[in-house]
Amino acid sequence: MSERSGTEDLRRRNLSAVLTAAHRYGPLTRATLVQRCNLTRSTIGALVGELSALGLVYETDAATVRVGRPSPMVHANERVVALAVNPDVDAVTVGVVGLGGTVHRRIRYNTASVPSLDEAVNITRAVVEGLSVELAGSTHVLGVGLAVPGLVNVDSGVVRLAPHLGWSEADVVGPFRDALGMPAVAANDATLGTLAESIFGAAAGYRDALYLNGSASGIGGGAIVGGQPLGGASGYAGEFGHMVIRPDGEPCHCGRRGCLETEVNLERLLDVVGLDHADAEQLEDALGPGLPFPVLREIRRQTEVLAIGLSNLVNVFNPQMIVLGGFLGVLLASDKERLSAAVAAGPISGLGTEVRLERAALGVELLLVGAAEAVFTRLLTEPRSVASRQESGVRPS
Amino acid sequence: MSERSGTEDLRRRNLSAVLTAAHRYGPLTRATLVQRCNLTRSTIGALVGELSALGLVYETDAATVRVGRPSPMVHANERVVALAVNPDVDAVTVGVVGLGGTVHRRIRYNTASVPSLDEAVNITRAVVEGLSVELAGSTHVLGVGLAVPGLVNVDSGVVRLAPHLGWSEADVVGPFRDALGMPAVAANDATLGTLAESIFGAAAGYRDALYLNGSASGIGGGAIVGGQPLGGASGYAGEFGHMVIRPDGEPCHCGRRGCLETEVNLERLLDVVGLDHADAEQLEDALGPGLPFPVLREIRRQTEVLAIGLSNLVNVFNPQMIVLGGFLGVLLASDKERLSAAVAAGPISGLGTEVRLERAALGVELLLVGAAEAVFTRLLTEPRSVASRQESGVRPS
DNA sequence: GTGCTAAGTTTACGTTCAGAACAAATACGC
DNA sequence: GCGTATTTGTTCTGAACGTAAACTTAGCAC
Repeated sequence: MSERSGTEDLRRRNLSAVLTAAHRYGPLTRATLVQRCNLTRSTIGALVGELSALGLVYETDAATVRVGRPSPMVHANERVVALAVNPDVDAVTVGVVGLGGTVHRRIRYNTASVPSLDEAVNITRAVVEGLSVELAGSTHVLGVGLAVPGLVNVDSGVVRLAPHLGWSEADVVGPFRDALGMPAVAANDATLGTLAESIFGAAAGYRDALYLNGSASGIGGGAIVGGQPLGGASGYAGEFGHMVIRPDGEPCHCGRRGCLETEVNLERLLDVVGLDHADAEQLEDALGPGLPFPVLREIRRQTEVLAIGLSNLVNVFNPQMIVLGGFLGVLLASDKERLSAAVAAGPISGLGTEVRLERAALGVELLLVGAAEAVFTRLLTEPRSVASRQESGVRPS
Repeated sequence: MSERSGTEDLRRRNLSAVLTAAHRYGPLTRATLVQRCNLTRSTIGALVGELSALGLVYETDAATVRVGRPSPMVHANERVVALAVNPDVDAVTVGVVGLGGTVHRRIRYNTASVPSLDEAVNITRAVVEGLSVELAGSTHVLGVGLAVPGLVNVDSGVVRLAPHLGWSEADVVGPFRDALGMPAVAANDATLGTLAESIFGAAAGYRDALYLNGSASGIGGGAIVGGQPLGGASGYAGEFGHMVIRPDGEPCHCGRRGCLETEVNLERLLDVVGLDHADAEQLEDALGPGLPFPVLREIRRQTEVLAIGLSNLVNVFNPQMIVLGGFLGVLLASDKERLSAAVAAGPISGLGTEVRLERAALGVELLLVGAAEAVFTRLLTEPRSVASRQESGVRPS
């Protein structure tokens, strides 16, 4: 109701549509933009011109060979960048991500122990200072996005609880903003992973999708509802790992029993395979053909419990597809038929048969892309907001 | 991306904002509209003028007594109506609902047996014919909305399965459209109930809310996500009743075991109270103080299982509030402390403490309001779409 | 080289909203 | 009862924006 209006709001929308198209769907010809945005050639020309003047896009010669006047390619300017930070139990990963989703740099800083908030800030500041030359080549550094493994209030930027980091009731946005001298946004890591997969990954193009990620810390996820990420009242939505599946099951650190993540669990999987916790990456190799029975049994058990959880979520969300990442992706790969069949059969009235199960497409860049995307959001909806820091729209090589 | 643009799209948005405000928030002064819609007096004047010419709103003299020029009240024209139909196992209920949410008429036609689709259509046609005089006084009859207790594909208007009605894979929109000679839309009853409660009921004003309704047929519900109803890929979202809570529990008619609606169940409640199934309405009276232990135990058991289900949903959606209707509302009323405490404690990290539990505010009119709302949706987003059937904007009494 | 085709560019025009100036309608103070 | 302050509706002008049509450009095909 209280949305802006006026004729320049229309311009904002159209600038947003063009920039978002260039960002999400890669370099596009102007002619394609005309179709995609449902605007005339003249308007697209004006919009691209303005975005170009703002330094947000640049044009290159046409690539296609075709009859008729060539239509230049419109690129999102990858020199407009966001910083992305992912503090984790054993490392702080910092990335530089350009508009268009390109990860220019990814620096993983291993820590001897679980980093405190101060340490995470200091590490980030040090890494970013090391990148200063590189960042000087960027047209804009829009801000920093934080992917935090825990409950993050996206409005206030306060971490309510990040159990594995030991952070609680801590303002994370403030310290990073002050240390780096740029706007900061924070959100739950799995929520940002959902965002990344829905834009550049396996869920690209789907308007109703779910993402679940399994790691040593448990199971997190997120939902895309009508093309928009599900945030909830404060950004805490998507805690699929604490869906109770068996009220009389194993106790969970959350205080309840039989949560999805106590039943479907990386640790248990590594145990039966005989791997150390540090070898999570090798899990997939260890799950080749000809597995001993106890391993098969555990995979089967976890697959079946996971299917119950997914079926519940299908009943709740009626999604078009579900993306599985981390060891849940390994589970899917190791016995896709079983999981697919169980998810097809679980939800009521065969609703599950219409759901596609896909493995996550983005790898180590997932959280960096997602965190950067959270920073880009404002620019994408209000391209003119960058005007204050306007520079010449230098076109890269 | 493929949204329309152009300057008259802006007008559409603003007309929609004004009409929606009048519809949802009752009669408003023009001055209030200026604030709510963030538009100038001149623009609001033009918009109200156009809506008035379209017959969608009318103005009356100012009601408030205050310094300054009086600002006229803008009313959504309640003579612009939608028909609403709710076929159920023992009756077909037909309603006439005006813009603004007023239920002008509600006619419950009891059936001897479960009505077939043809019977439901014929009953509706007969009832509507009987209302012809009344409807002739309406400026517009926009269409008919169908609240169906089952899985409804909202895009195609096909009922995939309505177990209690025995309908399956049946196009319901077509027959109603043809029989009544007006546009028809169909959706799941609980989804429409969610819509109604979120606009005119207990969830009004909340952008992230859940609704769960319990009846003899089971538990259904819906979600409001960011102010918008959650539909899912095909409109099947919100089947909360078939969330598996105990995989080794009682078998459910859906084929699985331990679904929420097999554990939290009206029939079991009536059994311990000693009431017949037909007496569901008297359930609340029977649950006064001083209940025998077996009744208390069953109430407690169902409350605790319900709390698990609600906690799961809080983890998933992070809603601001949850609305409970039907016998779930009775459960809430009978032991609000227990349920509130359990929902506060269930979700991770005290997320539940921020969730309000409310009983549904709309009574017998719930589904009629919701079904009508589904019809109004198009008019509210595109007020000019009514132009073809334009008439004089007669103002009621 | 000529013609065809697709697309960028320019221009005239219509729609829409904001803002300012003005008019209207009411309460309040005297 | 009258003037003033206040609030809001109304009218008019100007600016922003997108569309449509005419024109121009650039490449392919023959």
